[in-house]
Amino acid sequence: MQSMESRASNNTETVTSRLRALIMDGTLPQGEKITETGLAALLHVSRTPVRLALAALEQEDLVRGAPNRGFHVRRFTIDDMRDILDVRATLEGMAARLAAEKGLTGDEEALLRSCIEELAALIATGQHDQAAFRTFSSINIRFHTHIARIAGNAELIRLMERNPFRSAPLLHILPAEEALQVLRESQRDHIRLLEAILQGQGTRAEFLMREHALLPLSKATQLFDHINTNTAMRSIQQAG
Amino acid sequence: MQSMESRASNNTETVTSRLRALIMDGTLPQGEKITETGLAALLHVSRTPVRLALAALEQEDLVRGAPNRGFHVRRFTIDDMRDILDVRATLEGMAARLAAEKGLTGDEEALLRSCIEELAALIATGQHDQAAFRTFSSINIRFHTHIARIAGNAELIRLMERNPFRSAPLLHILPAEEALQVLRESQRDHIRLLEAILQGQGTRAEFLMREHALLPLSKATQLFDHINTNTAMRSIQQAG
DNA sequence: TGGCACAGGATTGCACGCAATTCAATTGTT
DNA sequence: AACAATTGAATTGCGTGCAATCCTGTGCCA
Repeated sequence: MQSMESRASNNTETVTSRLRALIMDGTLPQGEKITETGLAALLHVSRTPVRLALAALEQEDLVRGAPNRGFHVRRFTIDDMRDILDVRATLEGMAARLAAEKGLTGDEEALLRSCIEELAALIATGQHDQAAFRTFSSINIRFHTHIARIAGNAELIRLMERNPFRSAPLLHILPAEEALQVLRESQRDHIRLLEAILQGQGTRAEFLMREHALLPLSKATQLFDHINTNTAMRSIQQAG
Repeated sequence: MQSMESRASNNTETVTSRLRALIMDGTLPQGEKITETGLAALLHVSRTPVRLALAALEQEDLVRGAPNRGFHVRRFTIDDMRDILDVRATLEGMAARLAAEKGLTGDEEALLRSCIEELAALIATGQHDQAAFRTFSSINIRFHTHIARIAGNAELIRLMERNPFRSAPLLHILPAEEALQVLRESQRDHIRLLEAILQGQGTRAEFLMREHALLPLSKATQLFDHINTNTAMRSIQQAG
């Protein structure tokens, strides 16, 4: 999962990464108009790599462009976020099903178990600060990406890597007690998931995973029904 | 569904379309090395739009490029095709589920019914030539894209439009009698699907659609277990 | 005063040139 | 004869200039 960002031998890739980062961390706010010249000046490169980067990010649907009228940062509405998470949940479910149908090797099982143990240890400490949530997020991502690997469907992995929201626990905007609750629920989901996968229960694994992936969404809408999109976006993406 | 290919005010988009077509219809065979200069000469444009088009098609995973070493047409193995169709089946299933959960308006129901009626009429004629299969394909695409529209998930539609295989009935390489059989099975699937959607049976619709989408794959593997990839690819994509 | 036409500025789209990297063939060495 | 090094051709990556397109603001006219 260290792909896509890591190697950057040529300039276009670095520009793409930097631009993606600028959008993701909110430096370039939603709806912001992007001019090739402006970005080129900002990043100290010529327009050529900027243009290529914009073309790439347009395919990822992070920026949108009209012919002869340039690009602007995509505006994520609440509906957009729900749609994206919905698709993600379905794909994650598919991964879980495939993993269950394929069966685990000893190594693969051990890796998943270690994620669960690490998370248990984290919960046991009772911490609920930023650092704890970041640790949780990284463990969580490891768990999920490993299941996707096990599923072994290259196209599936490709689509999941392109999905803007990786792990979206929304922990930052939740009250501390609620956040801890999310951790515990996630842990229970993970344990059940592993159980289902180990027993080869494909459909059960699929639906457990779907529900699990939708957890942040249900938590969020449950708490803030007419939440500010920008706040939600930022919280979600800082977690990734 | 006339998007993506139709409007081409600027040159880059036309080059992208033409290049995609060249790959899809096999003019550029799998694994073929692509040089910017060569393509530019072939299409009578400069390297700039070619470079942008290649970047776009790389995101679609139709061409693959190594840094400083240019691009080559992606090689589709049998496994690749199975993976892609598997993902497609899952996404189509999701669309059917959402459609069922959302419910149909009168117009939407009428449109789906008209597809079913047209297909019934086609089957009634008993024809099994190329023209008949093309008609079937177009009806089929209309049916499926309309369900995706009804589902109303923008991200889902986006991913489905990017999937290389739209409708893949493999009718060209099937014996006539087998092909007609596929038409009849498809028709039965469509009828059941509409029924499930009308009755709001989301899960049933989802799994019916999955099975339906995998039909060409099962037919193909059932007949040719170690089929030549190129032949299969061409057959699948000519149908789209 | 409101609307339309026009002009100026700005921005995109494309073509081309040059430097850097890569690949291949030839040459030299063991 | 086999292998390594080197040189040269080919190709990519990037910068920049120019024409076409689009937006904005101003002035004219009804």
